[in-house]
Amino acid sequence: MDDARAGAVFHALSDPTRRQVVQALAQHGSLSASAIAADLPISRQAVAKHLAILSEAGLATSTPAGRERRYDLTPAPMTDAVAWITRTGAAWDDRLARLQQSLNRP
Amino acid sequence: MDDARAGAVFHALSDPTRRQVVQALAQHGSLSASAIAADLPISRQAVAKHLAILSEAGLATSTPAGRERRYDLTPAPMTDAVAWITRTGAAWDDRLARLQQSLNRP
DNA sequence: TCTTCGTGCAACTCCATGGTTGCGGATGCT
DNA sequence: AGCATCCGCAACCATGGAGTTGCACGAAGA
Repeated sequence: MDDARAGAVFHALSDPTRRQVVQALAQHGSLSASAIAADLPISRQAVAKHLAILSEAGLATSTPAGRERRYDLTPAPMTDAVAWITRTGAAWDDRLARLQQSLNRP
Repeated sequence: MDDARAGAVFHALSDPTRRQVVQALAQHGSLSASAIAADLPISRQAVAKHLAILSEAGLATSTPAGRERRYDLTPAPMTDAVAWITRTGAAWDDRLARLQQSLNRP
């Protein structure tokens, strides 16, 4: 039942702002919430909420560095989302195969 | 910028009920909204709304069949979501490669 | 030490959305 | 024809979530 983890990833990536945060982390890495917010038209607290959601989905980890807190991307859980998609696609292909099989048998 | 299409897929798959609808379509295929709602604890109109969102993301197509309307899964746009994930992962790996390169150069 | 900067927490607003019920209109069955 | 379904549309409600502001606390530098 890793539908929950895949769902968390889907939910985390469903917001466009959150996707921008993920991409910022993917390109630069080890950014603070304020640093990310500097490149976005929203406040630091909004970014912090997004980072909390990303952390809850396992897509980001935070480490305190002095008086600021750095966030890093951990894209491993994205595998669960891809697995969900491929699994569903496989089920669909199976259904298609069964349909084709029943068509070949008049 | 197919971030929009990937975003639509992420949004479509972010809801657990919608994922159940997708899985029902993946397994049986060509189901009506009422048939899907029969296996879920929600009303037919709620399922219809979910199907509308799935259609908007390109994940489902509907064809009128007599007095009912059949829905089929079209998992092609899921490729965009997977592409977004792999692209982001690739950027993250690049960042890691750069970090490692800068570490090897004291 | 005092100031400054960055963070975390809490309260608040506002809109999107998942869900409902209640219709009227097509379509198929007897 | 008449009835039973199945659908689509609209109105409505409640909750969640994205975003803001305000404030208090801890760490760095003057």
